[in-house]
Parts: sequence; C-alpha cells; structure tokens
Amino acid sequence: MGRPKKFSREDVLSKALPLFWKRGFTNTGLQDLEKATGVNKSGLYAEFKDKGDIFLSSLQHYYKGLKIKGLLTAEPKGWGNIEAFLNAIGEGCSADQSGCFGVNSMREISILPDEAAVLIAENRAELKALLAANVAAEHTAMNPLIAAELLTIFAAGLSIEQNLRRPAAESQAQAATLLSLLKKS
Amino acid sequence: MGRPKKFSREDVLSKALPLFWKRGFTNTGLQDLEKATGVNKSGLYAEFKDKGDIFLSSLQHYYKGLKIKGLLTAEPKGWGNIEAFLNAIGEGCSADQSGCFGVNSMREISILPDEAAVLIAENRAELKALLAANVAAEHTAMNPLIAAELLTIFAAGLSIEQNLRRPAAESQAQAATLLSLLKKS
DNA sequence: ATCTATTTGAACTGGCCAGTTCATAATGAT
DNA sequence: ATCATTATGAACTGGCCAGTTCAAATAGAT
Repeated sequence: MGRPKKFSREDVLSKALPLFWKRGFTNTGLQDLEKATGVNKSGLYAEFKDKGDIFLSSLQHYYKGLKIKGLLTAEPKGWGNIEAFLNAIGEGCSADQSGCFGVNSMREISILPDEAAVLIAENRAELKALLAANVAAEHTAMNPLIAAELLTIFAAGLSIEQNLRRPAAESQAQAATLLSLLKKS
Repeated sequence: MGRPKKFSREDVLSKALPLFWKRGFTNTGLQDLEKATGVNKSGLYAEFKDKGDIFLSSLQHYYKGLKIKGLLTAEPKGWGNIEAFLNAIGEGCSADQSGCFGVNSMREISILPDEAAVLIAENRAELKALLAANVAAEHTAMNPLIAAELLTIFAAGLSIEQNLRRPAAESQAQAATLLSLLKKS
C-alpha cells in the first residue's frame, strides 16, 4: 500500500462541471480547474489525458447525474412528467449553472473533442425518446415522435435563453402554454 | 487630402462577422481577423477600440442587415410571414454560419461587452413584437404576446440546434408542426 | 525502517493572446 | 514638391495558455 488517494475522480468532476457549465470550454483555464477542484495540475494530468478529457468526463458526469431521466420515467407517464421536465429547465438555474449544460455546449461543438458531439447527440436522442413515450401514454391524435421533437427544440430554446437570466416563472408559463397546445391537438 | 482609405468599416465588419458567428468571441483571434478582413492589426485598432468593439460592431452590423424584419413586416401579415421567418433560420446555414448569431452569442454573454447583452435583449424584444403583430393579424383566440413568446423560444431552440448541423428540411417540418398547433387554437 | 503509492509545488517550454508603438511607404490634392 | 492622410509591417510588452518534468514530501502498510 502506498499513500491513499485524496480525491476521487467523481469529486473532481463534480467540481469542474460548474466551471465548464458557466464559462464554457475555452474560457475555463487550467488555473480555474486547479482552484475549484483543489487538485494540483500534476494531479489532474495524472487522472486525465488533457483539458479536453476533463471536459468530456465532466459532460459524461453531468449526463449521468441528470434528473430528467427520473422525471420522465416516473409513472404514470404523461403530460405531468413533461411539465415537470420543462419546469426543471428553468428551475435549476443558480448563478453558475444556466440552462442545460448539453445545450450550452452545442455552441462550442466545433472546438470540442469529437466524442463530446457524439455524447450530446446521443443524449438528445434519448431525451426525445423519453418525451415521445410520455406523449404516447396520452393517446393523442398527434404523432408522439413529432410532438417529442417539438418539445426537444423548445427545451433547447428555454435552455439557451436561460443565459439571459430570465425569471423561472416566465419559462414555466411558456412551458405551460406549449403543453396546453399539445394537449388540445 | 491625404491617402484615401482602402477599406470601409462595413467591409471589415461583414468579413469579421462570419468568424465570430462560427467560432464565437474567445475562439476568434486577432490573427484570424487580420487574415479574414485583409486589414492589418494597426488598421483594425485605428478603426476599433479593441477586440470587444469589433465584436460588438459586428453584432450591430448583423442585426442591421438581418432579413427577418423584412420577412415579418411583409403584407399581408399572418402565418405566412411567420412560417417564412422560421424557415429562414434553418436555411441560411452555410458551414460557417449556423443558426442566429444573436442566439449563439447568448452562450458567451458573460464574457461579452455589456452593450452586447443589451443589444441582444433589445433585438429579442423587437423580434417578439414583430411576431406578435403577425399573430394578431390572424385574430386567433390565443393571446398574440404569448404566442409570440412561444415562437421566440422555439426559434432560439432551432438556432442553437443548427450547431448540430441538422438538415434544414427537418427544422422546417418542425416549424410547420408548431404553426399548425398555433393555428388550431 | 522500508517500501510503495500518491500528492504537491515549482520550474520550465513553446506558443498564442491582446494591445502598443513606430518607422516607412503609399496615395492623393494643392 | 510639399503636405496631409492612411496603410503596412515589424518589433515589442506582458500575460496567460496547455502541457511536461522532476524532486521533495506525505501517508499508509509491512
């Protein structure tokens, strides 16, 4: 046995995540990461390949811990779940974390590690499928896949506009409006 | 009279804009700007205060030349204008310019000159008003302001997802779906 | 005390960054 | 030819960047 590790990979990621979330990839420096995680640069590079790897791992960590899967798989499925999901986008916005990290990252996708783009696309697809399942449970006349796509785009819009620091109440009101439209059809 | 200017401010801006549009503020360097505009660093700093000023001016230039005002003020006002507007978001996407520059910039707003945030907010408000006017022209049961807000968020979602290089046809199909929902209500 | 695994901090490389300065050249009008 | 205006390119500052290397320290187990 040697000296025990002082930090866990997940500890580091959960502290790095808010930085990337707020400032993005390029605007988050290694110094920032050292300070936030409390782990030395040497330590970080012992654990991660490079800065891109830290970002990618943070993104994975983010998706892993995401509540929306829980919200959208709750029973019974239906509008209730969808409304809870849309509201969650507006709620979780501390000063540091606005909107969805995945949506925010879309803007930087051209300079991100390729795997990041894949991750984002995969999770978008998963989200859409979950939404579709909840729509389908309501037996509407509307095609669940089409409704789900609509909701996904709307959610992305809500997310990105969180950067303008819109009050959560507004977002929720708009979410309710869209939902009532979908319910009627 | 001295030597005449070789470049106009607007020339420079129209060449700088695609850079910022594609790569954002931080990821666009002065070297890139020199190469793209054909104007020396010295020349750029004679015309602009700093890099932030070039960005801000590019954003102004972008909003000035935006077609959407034309699309949304065409007569007769109504769903047709709105559909044309939504489709334009998906269309104008060359490899260099994806989505709306204003929406893309929301992600970077925390590191942008303050005036940029103001500009973006103003134009969002203007867009919303134009959309509302077109909804109002249709005399729907729905509150035009609420519908306009919905459309604005949806447009932001479409814009940001353009970064994933979605085919324009998909975006347009989704736009049509949302419109049909709005028409029905 | 010794061995091992890990943390730490500092020094360092090489590169890019924004921004400044200045000397030189080009261009036009008078 | 002179004067005013602008363009150009190069040199330079000071700072931050990601990433590497290494020696010293620390902590546990045996």
